[in-house]
Amino acid sequence: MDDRLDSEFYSRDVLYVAPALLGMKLIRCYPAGEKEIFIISETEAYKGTEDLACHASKGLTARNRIMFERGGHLYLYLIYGMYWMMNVVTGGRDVPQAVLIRGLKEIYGPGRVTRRLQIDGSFNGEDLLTSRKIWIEKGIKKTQITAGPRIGIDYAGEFWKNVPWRFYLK
DNA sequence: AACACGATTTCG
DNA sequence: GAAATCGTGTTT
Repeated sequence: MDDRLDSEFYSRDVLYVAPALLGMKLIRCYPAGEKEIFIISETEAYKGTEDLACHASKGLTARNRIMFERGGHLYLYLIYGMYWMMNVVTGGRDVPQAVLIRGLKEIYGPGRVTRRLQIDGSFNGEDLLTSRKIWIEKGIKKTQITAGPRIGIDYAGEFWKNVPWRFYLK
């Protein structure tokens, strides 16, 4: 097999997993078999039904149902009619949390990440524990981690808009 | 059935 | 600064 991260890791709280993913290796294996390795450099945490910026704040819907699965699944959704956002679900079943992969080394922006890695809605529900197309492995030595407010969520209100749940490497 | 809008990116 | 572009959630 490979050295992919296990179920125990993804089952932890999103506020542990989001910063922990920084520096880790995202492995993408394309249909023809070629493999690419990227270093995760920017993430954001979306936590549960209280977090007004989280899609789960209004409960279970057709779109966000994967967020209610156990940690380790991918949650993909389309934004602005043209960009796919890739999220790693965390926590246990019926604990709706996810980490948005905002950036990789040399790839800045969540929409650019999915476009570059050829990831779309067909990856919604993909299981990082068993997938042959994509998974994550322990990565490089941790460098300095910075935290700040999340991007593009002005609609969530003063408190949730300012919570420092965006994490990135220098 | 109709409408409003978004966890963004790109162009002028 | 503003357009592009469409699935989803909400309202009618």
